Formats: sequence, structure tokens, C-alpha cells
Amino acid sequence: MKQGLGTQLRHLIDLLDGAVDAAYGEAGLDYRPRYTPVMRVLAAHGSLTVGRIAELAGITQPAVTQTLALMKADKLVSITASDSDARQRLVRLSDHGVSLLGRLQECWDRTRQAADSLDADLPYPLSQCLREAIEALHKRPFGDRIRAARHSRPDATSSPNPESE
Amino acid sequence: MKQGLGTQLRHLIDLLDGAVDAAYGEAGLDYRPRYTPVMRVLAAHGSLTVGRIAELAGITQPAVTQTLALMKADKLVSITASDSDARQRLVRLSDHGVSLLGRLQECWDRTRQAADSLDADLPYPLSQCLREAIEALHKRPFGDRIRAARHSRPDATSSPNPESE
DNA sequence: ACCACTTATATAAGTGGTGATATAATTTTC
DNA sequence: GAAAATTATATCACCACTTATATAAGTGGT
Repeated sequence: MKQGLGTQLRHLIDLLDGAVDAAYGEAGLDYRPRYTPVMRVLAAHGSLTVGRIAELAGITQPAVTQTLALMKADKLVSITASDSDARQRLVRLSDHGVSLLGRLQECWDRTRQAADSLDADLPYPLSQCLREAIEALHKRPFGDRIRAARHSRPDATSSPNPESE
Repeated sequence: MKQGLGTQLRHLIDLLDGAVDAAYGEAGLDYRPRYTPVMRVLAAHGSLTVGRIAELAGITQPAVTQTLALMKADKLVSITASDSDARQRLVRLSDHGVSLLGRLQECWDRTRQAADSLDADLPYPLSQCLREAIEALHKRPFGDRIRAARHSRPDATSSPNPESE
């Protein structure tokens, strides 16, 4: 069953994220996978602005704002206005948030071990492959590669890779 | 910048899908990446029911229904009621849909070449890695791997792979 | 003191799916 | 031949983001 790279990637996400989400449920935690990048940077640095969280977590600012709204509803963070700059909001873990860190760390450890076990089953580690692919696309974006292919004739003998989007 | 596997996968999707989407735009086509699996099976088999498309394209039936609604709005398909079974809808490419196949094929060829070029820049081909990862997760789901890790102690010396969700 | 600009955050709409559930039509069972 | 089970499709709510845009609050120039 041939599919696009994108379809495969999404499939893989569902397989992983679904399992991780279920693991939090089994551990009895009111917690979503999307909290983790934010949780991590808040645990490492004490108090941060929205924008700084976005930078450190490697996601966009709107994603952080939205995630924080959910985390606040789950009582994981407390948010206060900065008094030096009223545009900024200062975010820190709530007591409840801190109290969850131990059990979360255990979940993350197990997830990491699961990822290791997956990598061990593969000829080449997935996590490394993804890192390298992202880096390669950073050096030369996919759009450039598509455009470069514009004038070449399809060569029926040379495609080990029939997926497209 | 350490991130979860899921975050990396999503990042990669954006990098790829965005470029592909833009390529259709540059080619002047009213066309979305999500159409491709459906387009392909309709081009190969003449006329299909919704469920059969889902099977052949490897996506769920609701995804097909939703995609067909968009494709119909873009005049790519024509949909008629089956007279043997009034529950079924028979989908086929419209004249306009057929007329686009040539240019689409060219886009797909270029995308394939771009994917080949990406793979060539990597120590191990991405597409192959994804295929193998999905297969490995099929054999042993990620949830099983997480549960199996439950009782082992984190071993600080052995983690080449610090990502989690 | 005011206008233009930049910065910080929020909101809206969209992307491409998924699973759960609803509705309608058909087939099976008694 | 009517009730029950099955099948085909549609609809809804969700997921974890993204981009584009809006609003609010600062800063700099005149």
C-alpha cells in the first residue's frame, strides 16, 4: 500500500502519540502529550514569559498560548502579569504542577525506553533519521528540491521511492 | 534543542506538506495534498464506492468522505447514487479531474525526485526508515513497549535518545 | 503630547487526519 | 413479513499544531 511521506508521518504520529496519551491515562494523570515541551522548560527554568517558552520549547507562540490555557484549566501552571511590562505574562508551575513532576518523569523515562526499544528494532534509528532529515531540509528546503526537479524527465529505472504527496 | 518524537514528526510534516502544497499552487492547480491518495485510486480504477476508496487509499472512511466533499467543490469528481444499492455512492473523476491528471503526474514525479534527493542527502533513506518504523510498531505497538519499561530503572549511562512526549 | 513603529500575547481559521456515533438502506433470522 | 443485525455513508468532536491577523502595551522621534 503506497502512500505519501506525509501520510506515513501522520500515521506514525498517531501510533506514537496515541500510546503515550494512553500511558498518561493508565498512570492516572490529567495530562496531555502536548504539555510536555512546556512542562519541561518550566521545570528547568523557574518562571518564563510566553514567548520565551515558545523559543525554548521549539514551537510557535500561539501553540504555547493555547497549551497554557489548557494547562491552566488542569491547574498545572500559575500565570501572573509582569509588573515591568504589562504585555508580558509570567508563567510558572503551580504547586500541583510541581507535585506531578516525579510521576511525569517516570512516564518520560518509560517513553524514552520505548523509543530506544523501537530504534533497536530498526536497521537505522528513527530519532536520528528524523533529526537528519530536518537538518537536511533546513539546508535545502523541500520546495527548492521540487523546483530543481522541474525540467528533468522522469527516469523509470531509478526510483526506489515511489511515494509522493 | 531537544524535543519529542511527535514534535519532530510534526515539524517534518510541515516542512514537506507545505512545500508540496506550494508546488501545486505554483503549477496553478486548485488542489490539496490530501487529494492525492483518492485521486490515485480513482485514476487507476474507474468508479468506486466511498468505502472501497478508503480501503485502497489506506485511510479511514470519514477521511474519504470529507476529502470527497472538498474535491467535489473543486469539481474534480462526480458522485452518483448506485442503483443496485441506495446506500452506496459511486465516485469517479470528472472530465476536469481527468484533464488535470497529466499536470498532477508531473507534480508527483517532481515530488518523488525531491524525496529521492532528500534521501540521497541522508545516511539512511527517510522513506525506508518510516516504513520500517511503522512495520515495527505494527509487530509490537508502542503502548506495549511503554508498559514493558514500567519496572526497569532509568539507566543514566545508556540513553542516546533523550526524546520523549 | 502625538504618531509611527515594534513587541508580546491572543484569537481565528485552517490542515489532515482520527474515533465514536448517527442515519439510512439492506440483509438475515425467525 | 416484521424485528434484528449488518453495511454504507455522514456527521461531530477532537488532536496538536500551523499561518495570518488583531489587540494591547511599550519605545522612539519630533
